[in-house]
Amino acid sequence: MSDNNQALKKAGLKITLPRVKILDILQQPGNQHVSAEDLYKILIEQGEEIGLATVYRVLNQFDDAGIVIRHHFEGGKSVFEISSQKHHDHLVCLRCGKVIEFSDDVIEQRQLDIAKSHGITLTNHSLYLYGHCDNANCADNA
Amino acid sequence: MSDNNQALKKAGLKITLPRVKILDILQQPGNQHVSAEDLYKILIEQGEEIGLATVYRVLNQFDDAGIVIRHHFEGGKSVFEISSQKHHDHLVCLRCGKVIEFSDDVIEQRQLDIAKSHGITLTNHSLYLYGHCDNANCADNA
DNA sequence: ATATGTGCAAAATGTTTGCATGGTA
DNA sequence: TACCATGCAAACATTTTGCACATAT
Repeated sequence: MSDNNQALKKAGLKITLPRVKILDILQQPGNQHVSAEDLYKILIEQGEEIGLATVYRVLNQFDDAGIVIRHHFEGGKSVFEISSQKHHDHLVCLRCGKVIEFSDDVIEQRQLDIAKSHGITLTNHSLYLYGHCDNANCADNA
Repeated sequence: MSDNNQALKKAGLKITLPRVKILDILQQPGNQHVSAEDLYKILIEQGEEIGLATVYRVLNQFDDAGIVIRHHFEGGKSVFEISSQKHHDHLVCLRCGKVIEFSDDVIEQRQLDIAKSHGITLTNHSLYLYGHCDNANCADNA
């Protein structure tokens, strides 16, 4: 909790209840890749008095500060994820919705080379692999 | 033009003016990666009487039929592209909006290996590299 | 002739902003 | 105290839908 406050301070953001709560929720294991709406519902369920607009504002500030990463998914809405220290990409099972994080140095290097060869300086990228699990119980946690 | 009609028929779509016109525009070299709004404006400029809703409907039908591919770039709106036979990924300049298509066998192979090693059979993927041009005139065609 | 497609306007998202109030440093 | 943050409602932007009319086969 103290490190959270630290992170907020470093970003020049005051320590307020909405921000602390949101940061807290985003760090819980089950809440990787949540939308603003998801977050809002969780907060309401927890009895917090918060507005959806505040959730959006806080998420945007966190994005600017590099505290979260915004992903653009199919379906039009953005999902957010705590930006861990190590970059990673995503492998998504289209049947059960499972999300696996991975990181591959070969791909990373190749991306840099490709961008460079086209005269572009890379700032970021998004890579999603879509498929389906081989397990029989795949669809269970859909 | 005849092949276009063919493509429409194969998708079970009647040969109508809006669909033919839209397909036509999407095939012109300068119109890779256009949004629905872009398309609508082009059609209006050409003197067509068409509604924005029709553009959206036709693009969705084309997407379902595999005639176009829908991309979710940063910025919230979808852009569409004629689905060519050869797969490729995208390099996007965030300053001037230029889109470069590329394809890399090393990355493709690596993706397959990664998916397999996680017990997932890959069906498709999306890879976007974002950055900015090194050219001085980069921002000109923003 | 019949089923499908179209244009328009209204509705349905997802997200941002203006403003008065409330909380933090 | 001064400034930043919040909640609410209204505004916005993009995309979808309902309906009466028009068009393709």
